[in-house]
Amino acid sequence: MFRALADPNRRELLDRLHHRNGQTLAALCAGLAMSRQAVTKHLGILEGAHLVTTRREGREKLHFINPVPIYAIADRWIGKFERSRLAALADLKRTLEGDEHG
Amino acid sequence: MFRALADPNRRELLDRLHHRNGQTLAALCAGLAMSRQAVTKHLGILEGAHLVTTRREGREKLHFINPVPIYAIADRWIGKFERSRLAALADLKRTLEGDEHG
DNA sequence: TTGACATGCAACCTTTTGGTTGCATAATAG
DNA sequence: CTATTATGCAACCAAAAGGTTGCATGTCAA
Repeated sequence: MFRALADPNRRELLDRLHHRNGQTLAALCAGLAMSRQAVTKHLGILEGAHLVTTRREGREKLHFINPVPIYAIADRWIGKFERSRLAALADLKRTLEGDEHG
Repeated sequence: MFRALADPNRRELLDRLHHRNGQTLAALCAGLAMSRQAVTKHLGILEGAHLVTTRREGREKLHFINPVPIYAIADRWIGKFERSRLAALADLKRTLEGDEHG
């Protein structure tokens, strides 16, 4: 999954999906300095990493972001290196932000 | 930084540094199916991504892990996609694990 | 100084990655 | 059916990543 996130173009695609979920391939291509096929490949890699899921809608293919793997990885890596320190930070942060997790 | 974490060997090196911090290059090489120079390159990339810092100690170079960028990135990406949902999850998880964050 | 140890630098090679072009297939519009 | 739109597949290409070998530099021990 780190490999999938390693490319700026793929992160851009995730950004776009985050901005508006369920976009078609053509929509995701718009404005990118890249061919449609290149975008297809990137989306394929993101899908392979379970960061994006798709649904066929007639002749269109809709793409949806899936944040779960990001959480899983972050949990593992943060947990590994920073569990307690970070928990305290996150705790503090939520407190400062109004304790909206209840 | 995602690029730096994208390689399994580099993650292995971080694992080793997490297990025992401040190791020399030679120590980090031990048992890896890789030449010393390959490890040097990987450590250089990790250092470039600020995931590892070094200190010269005579003829040895000690390597130290730096978890801050991992936290920064995780914060940005998790915050971006899952801030509130994740806070709830993490909270639940800590609760289930015995609420050891206090 | 000499020898051994620890690391640094540079050239070179192979595989993977990211990208392109061209053609094929599938579905909607007329 | 035909034309158009939306996507899929495959071959091909250039650049980058990962790795190796060989040699250079710097440090400690005797």
